[in-house]
Amino acid sequence: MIARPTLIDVAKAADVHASTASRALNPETRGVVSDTTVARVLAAAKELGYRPHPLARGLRTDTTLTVGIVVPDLENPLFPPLVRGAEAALGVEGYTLLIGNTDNEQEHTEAVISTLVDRRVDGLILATAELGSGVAAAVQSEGIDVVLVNRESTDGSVPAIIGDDHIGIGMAVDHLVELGHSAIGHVAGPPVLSTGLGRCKAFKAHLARHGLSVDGRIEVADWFQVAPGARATSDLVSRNPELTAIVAGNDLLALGALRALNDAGVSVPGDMSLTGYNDMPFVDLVQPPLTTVGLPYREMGTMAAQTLLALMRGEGVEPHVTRLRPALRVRASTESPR
Amino acid sequence: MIARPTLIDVAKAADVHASTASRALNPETRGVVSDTTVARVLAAAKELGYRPHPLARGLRTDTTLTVGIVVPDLENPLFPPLVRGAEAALGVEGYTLLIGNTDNEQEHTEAVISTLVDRRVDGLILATAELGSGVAAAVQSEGIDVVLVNRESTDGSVPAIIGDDHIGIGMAVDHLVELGHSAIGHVAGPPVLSTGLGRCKAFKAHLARHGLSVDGRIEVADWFQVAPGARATSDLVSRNPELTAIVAGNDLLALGALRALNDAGVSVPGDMSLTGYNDMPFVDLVQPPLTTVGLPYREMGTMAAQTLLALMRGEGVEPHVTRLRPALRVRASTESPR
DNA sequence: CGGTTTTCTGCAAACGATTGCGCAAATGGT
DNA sequence: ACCATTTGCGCAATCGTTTGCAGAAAACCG
Repeated sequence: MIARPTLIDVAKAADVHASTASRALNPETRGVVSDTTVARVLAAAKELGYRPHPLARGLRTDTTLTVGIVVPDLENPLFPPLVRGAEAALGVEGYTLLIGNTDNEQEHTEAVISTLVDRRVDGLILATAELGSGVAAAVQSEGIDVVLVNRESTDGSVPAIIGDDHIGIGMAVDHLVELGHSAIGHVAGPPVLSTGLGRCKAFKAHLARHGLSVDGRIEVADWFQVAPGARATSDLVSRNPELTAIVAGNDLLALGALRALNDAGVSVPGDMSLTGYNDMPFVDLVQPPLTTVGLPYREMGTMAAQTLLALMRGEGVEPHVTRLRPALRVRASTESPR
Repeated sequence: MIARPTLIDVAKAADVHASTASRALNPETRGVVSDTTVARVLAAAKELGYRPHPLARGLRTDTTLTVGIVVPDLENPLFPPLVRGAEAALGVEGYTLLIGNTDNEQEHTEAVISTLVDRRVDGLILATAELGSGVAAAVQSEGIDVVLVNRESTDGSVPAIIGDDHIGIGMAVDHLVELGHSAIGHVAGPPVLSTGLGRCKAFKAHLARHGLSVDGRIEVADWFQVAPGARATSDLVSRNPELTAIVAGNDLLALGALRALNDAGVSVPGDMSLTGYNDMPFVDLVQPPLTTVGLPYREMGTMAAQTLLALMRGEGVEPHVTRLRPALRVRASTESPR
């Protein structure tokens, strides 16, 4: 455990003052130092294996070269790609990611965010679903830039990167209509989440566009999970035996639907077509492989990171809300009605 | 963006010197300050909303209260629970996690580790599969404690938390034998990974224990992925048509096997029983739900964190290698042979 | 060649905390 | 009442950088 060389060691080795060494090492200020001393300092630094101490630098410059990312649940397969995308984009600029899980709890969310703020992250990426709207503003008032991902702020004051659910649901609906379906139901996610509510609204709008009825054909699941999806599906089909297709609010709900339909002896896609949403990993491996709508989560992460980088550089960001285009993934859980 | 209060602000408000305020705020040194001043300082700190500056403190004390965790691929569903477990355990002690992805590349791994070391993490959790063995030693020589997880060091010099694959594979084999199988094959993971090799060895040992033959009944997949698993399974069954059961080296390989068997018109579990390994999320949702062996990944994460905390506190850690007991999850992909 | 500008480098003060040391006051013992 | 001890607190140095300021040396200009 030998001590690391400090800037002063480098300066001594190059026979200059620490301040000169600092300037020579920093590309920004290198211009004011003569070429020969720059070379000497660089050589000395290399020779000694000098690495600047991030804490000392941060203390002086009030930057940490870290950004925090807050996700509701890292075990939800949506978020790892998002985190990785962000990590990759930030890494090339020298930033490192601090992660925080909120377990979908409001209280925990605020605790996590304040830890990150206390650690003086330079920026914050929030992927949490529910949030007192004041939190983002509070963070910004500390001088920390914020970007939302997979969620938009109610007043649009915070830049956000989100998937375009209206288009995405439209893709699923159009696909089913093209196959010839007209009695289409919807297993909706919880309306307290913007994704749950937004997709449900989109479903209604698109059915209306096709002149199809939604009366009583929407059943809300309490949570984006398999079991609530199964429960909601049972209710939905027992109430609407005429249905030939179901659009689920996300893949987990679709998997629940699949289970419920199997249990009820309804074959998919023979008796009932089914679409999911998100294109979660491995939904291509269930039987039948699920037709779903894929969102570019990794790209959302990189875009959030890039937006944040722009903000931190002090550049203005336009437009505030970026909607990424989803893609329909047609697999085997949908076919024309009998 | 109002400036945060510093220790000096608190000291002034409490009408004491900064050093006194520091001692009053730190539970360790609080004893040397009189009770009345402690109360005054605490009140002032609360009043002003004082939060210590982590960089300033870190610079002085040479600690960052951060721990790095290096994983090969956060999108692999094994790792998020591990990360979360570690995060939860570290969080209660005030530590924050820095994450690093290596993309399974040796070069990238070293780069990631050195960024974390440069950032002066207090400890490091390594979940990377392949690693020049010198790396851990190099990190330790910088005064940074290291714990391995899901991997053990060749010389056992670094504490490690791993699943007990010998027992786990034994559980799968015993289960199949109890069902009446005797012609059992193995789709093995890549032998360059300790998990691939170890499980294959365990498979041989357990078959031998039951007096069963393994001749030609092992096929190696190039990588722990679905496609290689399918390829290896095709080869395996075409070479050994007598097989009635297959033990796959992990769940992804099992899913590949499932696909290959489906394509070949072999029904699971009717014609062929199949076990996976890891109990990945959602493998209970494929058709048929996969019988597999579950490892407590989240607990591995928390144990790694606790071990690391002990190391950082300067406590000795015994034993060096902790093997966690897996659990068999019997689902529908296994049944007695016809 | 004198004076002005430019170029380079060093000095020292930050950034915000922690901590060894020493001094005063308070306490205790006889 | 006097000395020894303890207690409580302030002083100042320190961690490793960055950066405004100033001064010396060099370059330039007419």
